[in-house]
Amino acid sequence: MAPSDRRAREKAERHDRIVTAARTLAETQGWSSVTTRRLADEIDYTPPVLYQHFPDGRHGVIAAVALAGFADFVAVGSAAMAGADDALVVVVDTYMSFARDHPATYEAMFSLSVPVEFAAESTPGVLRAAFDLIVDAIGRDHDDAAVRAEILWSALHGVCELERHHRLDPALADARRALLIAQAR
Amino acid sequence: MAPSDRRAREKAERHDRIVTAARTLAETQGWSSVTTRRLADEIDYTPPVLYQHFPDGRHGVIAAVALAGFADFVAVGSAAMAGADDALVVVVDTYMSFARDHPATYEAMFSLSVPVEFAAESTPGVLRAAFDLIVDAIGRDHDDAAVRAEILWSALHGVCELERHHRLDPALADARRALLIAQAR
DNA sequence: GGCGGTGTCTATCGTTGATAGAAATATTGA
DNA sequence: TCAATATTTCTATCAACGATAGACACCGCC
Repeated sequence: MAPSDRRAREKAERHDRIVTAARTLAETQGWSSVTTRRLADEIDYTPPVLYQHFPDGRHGVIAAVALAGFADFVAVGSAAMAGADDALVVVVDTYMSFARDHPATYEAMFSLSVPVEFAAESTPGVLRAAFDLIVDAIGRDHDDAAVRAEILWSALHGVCELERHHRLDPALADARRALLIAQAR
Repeated sequence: MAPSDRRAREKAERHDRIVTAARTLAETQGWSSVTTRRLADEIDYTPPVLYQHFPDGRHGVIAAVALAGFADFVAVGSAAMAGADDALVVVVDTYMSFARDHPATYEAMFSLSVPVEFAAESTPGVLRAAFDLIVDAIGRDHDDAAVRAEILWSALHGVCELERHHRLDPALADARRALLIAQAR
């Protein structure tokens, strides 16, 4: 079964190359520059090959980038929270840094990809893990931890989105961070 | 100058028809269905006419819908706040109702249209007025009213966006509203 | 070495946003 | 009232998009 193993590996590698190319392209030139032809060029294949890996085409690629983004956030976030004395501060800073440093990936995670539902049976594990990170930061001892986590998440998301669209005063960034943390306690 | 007056009026009317058509179409079938050809059909003209009214083409139309949306929000919000005994509750409910009832317009206001900056010299009056509504709800007596308003706005926007993408638990909607209001005080 | 199956490419479809240049309409002067 | 002019509108088209059918080429197997 050696040949088919190699084929499976090659397919997985190409899958990753597509996702990586999409992510890099999106971060450098925006999602509007991520076209099926451009992606195919990037991996040295022709467009139809994309649809072998992502039957949903361009949307499928965006969704894959979104999932990869959630995985990255969980990895970075849980690493930062391990051994930190103030989990809330860490999660706030990690979240905002992630959104600022990878705006296109963040966009895929929240604005572009619509397929999955949260807080539902079908919610993928990575998404649950991401939300759990925020619940942990709030503290599971609160009986209303879920609601408080949702509100913190919403506030974080709102600040990131409004900042990204230049809707907030840059001079107040530090004050926003402080108030955000204070209100979550 | 009678003929040119009539022409100016007709032009303004057609401008409004385009914006209205875009808005209606977006609310009923989503922004992806709002194409230049479809808009032209809707107003019984051919595509080039659109570019006479909106040199930026489709983006210009979306921006116009966004501006109209802000104007509507200010109108609805200030009417609701006049004579209300709890301005904060009113602004929270008005905001969330607006986002829920006109999701496509809301999308244009915050996700699609990127041209304008807030909290800057060039910020259009309607956008300032919308933000002022939130500052009023916080209360101008606070010395940190601006920051608190920005955070409230962010939380509202975050909740609306995450709800729209089914990222929050529907069962917790009332609890979210209560906590949002409590934290803003 | 030839055969069957998998993988890849060429060529193309319909649609999109956008525009140049032709045609038609309206306005203004005599 | 009618011709000259200015303005408006349409026809025709461009390049690029997402997507796919069918032809071609390659690979592993007997």
